[in-house]
Amino acid sequence: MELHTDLYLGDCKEELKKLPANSVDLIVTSPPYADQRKSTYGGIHPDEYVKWFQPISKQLLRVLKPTGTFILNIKEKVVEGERSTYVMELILEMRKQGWLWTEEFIWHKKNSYPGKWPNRFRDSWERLLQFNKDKKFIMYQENVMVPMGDWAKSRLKNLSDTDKIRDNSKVGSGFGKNISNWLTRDMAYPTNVLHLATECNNKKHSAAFPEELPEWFIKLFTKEYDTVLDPFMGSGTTLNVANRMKRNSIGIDIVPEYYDMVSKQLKPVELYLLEPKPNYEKVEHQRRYAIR
Amino acid sequence: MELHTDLYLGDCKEELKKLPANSVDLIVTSPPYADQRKSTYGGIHPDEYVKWFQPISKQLLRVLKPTGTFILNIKEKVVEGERSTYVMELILEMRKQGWLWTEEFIWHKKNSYPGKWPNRFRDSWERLLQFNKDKKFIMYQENVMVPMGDWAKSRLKNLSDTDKIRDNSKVGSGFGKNISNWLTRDMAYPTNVLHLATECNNKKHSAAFPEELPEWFIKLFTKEYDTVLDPFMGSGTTLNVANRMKRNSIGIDIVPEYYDMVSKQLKPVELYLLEPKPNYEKVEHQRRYAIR
DNA sequence: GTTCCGCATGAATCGATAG
DNA sequence: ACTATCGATTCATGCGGAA
Repeated sequence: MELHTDLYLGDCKEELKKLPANSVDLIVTSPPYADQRKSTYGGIHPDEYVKWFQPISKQLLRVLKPTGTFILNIKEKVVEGERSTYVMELILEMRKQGWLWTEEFIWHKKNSYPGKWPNRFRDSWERLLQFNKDKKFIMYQENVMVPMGDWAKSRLKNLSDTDKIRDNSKVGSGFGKNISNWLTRDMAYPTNVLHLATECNNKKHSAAFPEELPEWFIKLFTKEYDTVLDPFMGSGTTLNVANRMKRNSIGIDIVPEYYDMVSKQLKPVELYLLEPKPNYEKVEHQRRYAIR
Repeated sequence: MELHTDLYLGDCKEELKKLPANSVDLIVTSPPYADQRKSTYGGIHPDEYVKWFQPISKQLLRVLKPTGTFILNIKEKVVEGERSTYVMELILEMRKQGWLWTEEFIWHKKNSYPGKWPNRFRDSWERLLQFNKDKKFIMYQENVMVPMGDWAKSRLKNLSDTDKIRDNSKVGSGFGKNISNWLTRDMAYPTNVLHLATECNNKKHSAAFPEELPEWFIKLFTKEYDTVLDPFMGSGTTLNVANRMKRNSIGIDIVPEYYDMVSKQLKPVELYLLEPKPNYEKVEHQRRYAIR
């Protein structure tokens, strides 16, 4: 099978109309956040944010499959000492459109922006809002299981003294069995909090979010050769990850520089995929390097 | 000085009217969450939640000092596959009342309840909504500083090699301050995510939140002999912590069993405080044990 | 080749200063 | 008065050069 990557240059409100209905398995995106400075290029004023996003979310609702999922990464800023309410108003508006607000994941940022203010701490989390068209959506939970590492450690630490002594007396037999039990059960289902660091090191493409983030949701909500859409692709983090994970992808951006950048990044991959494949491991290996 | 603890038995909507205006420095509470099962005792239906809470938040706005803070611990439940929207509607309604929604802290629960659902992961976070009457509220940030991460450790290690020598050569010239500056750098300001475990060790009362939680906010927003209010005191976690930290406290609950329980818990403390105090350390020591 | 250290860099926010 | 710009604050991260 062949992987498709379709890029569109333009306002996603319009470009999305070119896509067929019920054709996308997963939408992962991080739109520009509201900005009180009107002069900023592309900045949307908080008061106008819902009105601006409403026609876009309407198109997203149209193109998403009934079994698909929409993940929206967003966070309200502080305006005059108060948190803006446009995100809440957006959720209420999208429900009126027919979206189901099924879950709110939290992205707990390990390295948040520094700063000190008299009445506020550093903001180290963002919302990952999950929307669906239908209560019956597809979810591959077992694909995002995490090592039990920390959980098991704390459990072992919490064992009472008597338990530990008892275990020590069973050296060679019982304790060994216990250990093996822990080892076989080394994977656990995650929670709705993602504890990741931001990627702020690279020179050119300062990605809005780290690759782990779209990767996690792509694993959770799609299988190979499903279709992933990012209507605000920016530097193309979501698309790169989708390609690497063998998912078809669609990207839209209104900024020509981003469009060109992502086009160049993806070209080597696509060309390579059309060539005959010598063997699986080699392909996997080279693809990773081709994208990055 | 003497510590006061005032308990009220009754509906907080009415009991709060007995308190004078602008008299409370901090409100920390965890009201009953909305519950779709009408039969549950005390459960409020999601659709009626805002209407139910509105007169209470109006009274809280009245009793809070202009420099005070209101911390509301709440989380929407899942109803028919969707997250309820009553928390968002509550925030919007409280802003109409005159509250400022200044911040949303996240309580990231280290050990969330186990469980598995076909289309949902374990919910391991709750909202800690901060409301204020005025943009100028009191905050003692330095009281909640946390140890720095690994970066600081390596940094301090560097200092011991070169900068320490330099500082030592300047002893007596007033540059010794540098050393103390670096030593204070052991601690960093926290973020707006609180990563705490739930308390699962308690025998009788399943406290709504762990003691660390009210403790953190009491440290952050009050000084000794300030007044802390919990209009839904339940088993009295907030009041116990406030007492231990030498804050005056006010507790309200509609359930007689809770009222009695907290009365008994607090009695030994209050009696002791009325006795003559032999010396400071002893008082401190015995108070801690009297409460727990 | 490891390990260690220096450095730049973030979806930030406030208060002061300038137009 | 009201708005726009700017500097100060601050910490986790990973790269690249050095020991």
